Amino acid sequence: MIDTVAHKELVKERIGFLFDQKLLDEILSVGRIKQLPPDSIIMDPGEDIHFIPFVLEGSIKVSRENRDGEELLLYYIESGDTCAMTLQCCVRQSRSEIKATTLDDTTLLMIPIQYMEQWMNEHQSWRQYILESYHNRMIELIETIDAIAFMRLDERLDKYLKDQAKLLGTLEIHHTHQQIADDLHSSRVVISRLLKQMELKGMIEIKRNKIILSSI
DNA sequence: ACATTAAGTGATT
DNA sequence: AATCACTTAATGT
Repeated sequence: MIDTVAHKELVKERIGFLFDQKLLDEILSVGRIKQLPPDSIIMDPGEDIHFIPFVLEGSIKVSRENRDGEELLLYYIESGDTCAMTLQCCVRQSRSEIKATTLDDTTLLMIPIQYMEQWMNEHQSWRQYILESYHNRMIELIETIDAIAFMRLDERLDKYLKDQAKLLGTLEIHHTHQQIADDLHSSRVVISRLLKQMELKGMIEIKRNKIILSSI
């Protein structure tokens, strides 16, 4: 149950326009608000899923992980959106296939999964929203596949930095070279060298734990 | 001052 | 483009 006025307002502001009043009331009565600091793990592969998270504020990074703990960034989820992977998992009563981490300070709306199916049948606005969300995720996934298959690593790195900057609304990226390498599934040495080249071209400025873009 | 962690570099595959 | 082995630089205790 969402009881504070501020939280109710936040939900209405971010996702309220998507649904009819009746559904919105239900969301407000069964949902929970969860606030998380940056780099919190929301979901890990193999975990049981009990809630569907909707991003109200902040953003989430969704990545695939192999059994050695190596990662590959799949896509980001921004305000007003949800994770199709999670939806699919809960319908099939399966476990998480992916890892989800917060990118910055994030506020989530958590909906217990038992309402999913019911709302799919009862509310066309819900059905539409879920399908739309699937679609968006699919497009982003294809974009990521394209990048992996067709772009050189230096182009991918450039895109990565710009995406990150857009998402967080700042030109300063607070990541180590190692973290970037993990996201792109490359190695730290390679990333360091590519960044060095970008710095020589005047595209970025390298500081410890920080990269400053000169433009988006 | 010392240890730890991030970043830089040359050589090799 | 990845990995190794090593150096240098920055930061915390």
